[in-house]
Amino acid sequence: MRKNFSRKRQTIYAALCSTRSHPSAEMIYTALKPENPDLSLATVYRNLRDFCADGTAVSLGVINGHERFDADTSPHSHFVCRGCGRVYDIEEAYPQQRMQELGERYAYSFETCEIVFTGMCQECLGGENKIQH
Amino acid sequence: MRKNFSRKRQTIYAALCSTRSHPSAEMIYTALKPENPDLSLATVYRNLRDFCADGTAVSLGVINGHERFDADTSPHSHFVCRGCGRVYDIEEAYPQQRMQELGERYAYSFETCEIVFTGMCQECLGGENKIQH
DNA sequence: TATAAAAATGATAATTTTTATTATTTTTAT
DNA sequence: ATAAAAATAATAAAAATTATCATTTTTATA
Repeated sequence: MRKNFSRKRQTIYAALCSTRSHPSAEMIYTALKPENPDLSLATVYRNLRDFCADGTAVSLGVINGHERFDADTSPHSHFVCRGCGRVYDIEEAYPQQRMQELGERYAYSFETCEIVFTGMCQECLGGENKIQH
Repeated sequence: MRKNFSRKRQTIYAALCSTRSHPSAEMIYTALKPENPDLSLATVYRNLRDFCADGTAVSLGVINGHERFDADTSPHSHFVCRGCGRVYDIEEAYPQQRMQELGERYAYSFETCEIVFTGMCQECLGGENKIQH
């Protein structure tokens, strides 16, 4: 794991670790701002980028217009609900062996694989599809 | 397939069909502009969005800051080269049966699945890693 | 074919997300 | 304690996409 230097960086990393909501920069900023009035949005963006650059966290890419992040770097997939917009973990990753086969078939070097499912989550299937960002 | 109403829409759709580069709106605009000087970038954006809305095309999501599109709506995956940025087709989709199993396990309604691999393509592995957007 | 209504477009302004800049503050090393 | 290095806050700037609206094109119909 990364050496967390500054106080702010630790706070941001802790916030990312504390949730499974795969937050965006703004979601983290909004969550932390009340207790950290001297936090800047740019600092959140910068640290999230740094986390991804050194492998401390991963980016799920842009989902509904916002880049989403995950402190869980273990191999797993994601589900985006088109009802509420939430991003859920799916405990299944692309089979490593099959990726190796693809590498041979295409003569590319396959490094990462990100699987994103979409659909409706249990809650939204239930009834009231309250939009939530 | 969609009824292509206007001349411009047909031109944009033909351009999207003519390539396997999974172009962005700007790539299509740049390709068409010389022979269609009266084409507007906004029209390209609007039509691509319409194509995705009615299933004529699919969006691959934002890749390196640009939303990329594909006229091939059949189930397959994609490979993004981190050397040149090109997006390649991978002729393999997520097994339908496994998606059904996931649906039962999570009690979500799984509708779509997009798999994006990253790595280095054959050409970039070869030697000169000329950046290409 | 002529023509009126509807739809689509071009040009550009506006919006939105993310990044860059820079003076200041915090942290680290001594 | 203090100087150098690193990180931050505030905000300007950049970049991609969407909205607006007057004009043009297309469609439907007489």
